[in-house]
Amino acid sequence: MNKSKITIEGAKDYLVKNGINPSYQRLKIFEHLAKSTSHPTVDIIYHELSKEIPTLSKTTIYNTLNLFQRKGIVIGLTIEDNKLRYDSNTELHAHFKCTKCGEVYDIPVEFPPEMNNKVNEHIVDERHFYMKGTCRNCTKNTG
Amino acid sequence: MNKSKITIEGAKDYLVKNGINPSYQRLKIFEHLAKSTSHPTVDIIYHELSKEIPTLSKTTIYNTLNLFQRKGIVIGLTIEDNKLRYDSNTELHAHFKCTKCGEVYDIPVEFPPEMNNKVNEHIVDERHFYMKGTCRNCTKNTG
DNA sequence: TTCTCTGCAAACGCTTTGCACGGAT
DNA sequence: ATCCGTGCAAAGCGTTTGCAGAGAA
Repeated sequence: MNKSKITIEGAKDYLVKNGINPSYQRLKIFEHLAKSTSHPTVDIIYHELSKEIPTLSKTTIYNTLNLFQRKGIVIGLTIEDNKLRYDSNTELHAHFKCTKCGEVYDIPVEFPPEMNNKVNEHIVDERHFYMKGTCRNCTKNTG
Repeated sequence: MNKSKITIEGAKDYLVKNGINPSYQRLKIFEHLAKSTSHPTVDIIYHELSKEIPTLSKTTIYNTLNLFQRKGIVIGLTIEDNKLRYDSNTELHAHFKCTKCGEVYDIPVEFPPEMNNKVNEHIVDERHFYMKGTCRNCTKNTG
């Protein structure tokens, strides 16, 4: 699945197709994730969507994102040790987190094909690759 | 620095060389990390070292590992979202975590040299690459 | 009615902080 | 006397769980 192919209009069908009852909250949460480029945390989603849905609770966001993960339509990113970020792009790619501004960027990478399924005799199910540093915007702004 | 070059005898000198006062607890914690192959969590270190040092507290382990990280002699691994693991091998390498037995293996990898310093105009300070799946031992044992 | 979704409140687990005691210089 | 390391207890914070009320079928 490619994030750019998920339109807001198609979000509802997309949830249904993946066996998810498209409630109002679930739809909003998925839409927010699909159009976000910054791989938001639960807290960010909560503060953002609370504007539209004042009754929204974090519990619902946690429930929903765990459901989405089980259904395979989002992946959880473990970049910080203490909080989870979420990405609706489930294709294999890397992430770059700017330690100055906190933004998380997608980075296209080609993984060596010989480690696609096995590495050192271990069977590989998931691959996670992320980098930290100073992003191009922050480099510009500080000279 | 290469983990295999750190002998237990040399640990004290190694701490001093890196500007760390080699107290008994710090020495024991570093030694444990240096000879461990499983990238232990604070909890694992605590239970292991408590046998030798019954008065040891987790606070001391947290304090010590944070100090070690600041001094650059260990790195924190964010593989699970909820707990930190520690590695005294500060050379660039990948990790494989077995979701069956929980063991974490070192994996030598060559990163594409073109992403050593910059990627998509972003300045890269840290690179983290880890995989999850079933390790060779668990594959054998379950057939 | 029955089943599912939502959301408050409490619990949980890892990590950090506050602080006092003890040892070394 | 001063400084630093240690460790108990409490706080902090992200996440999960228990549960009751609301809503859909």
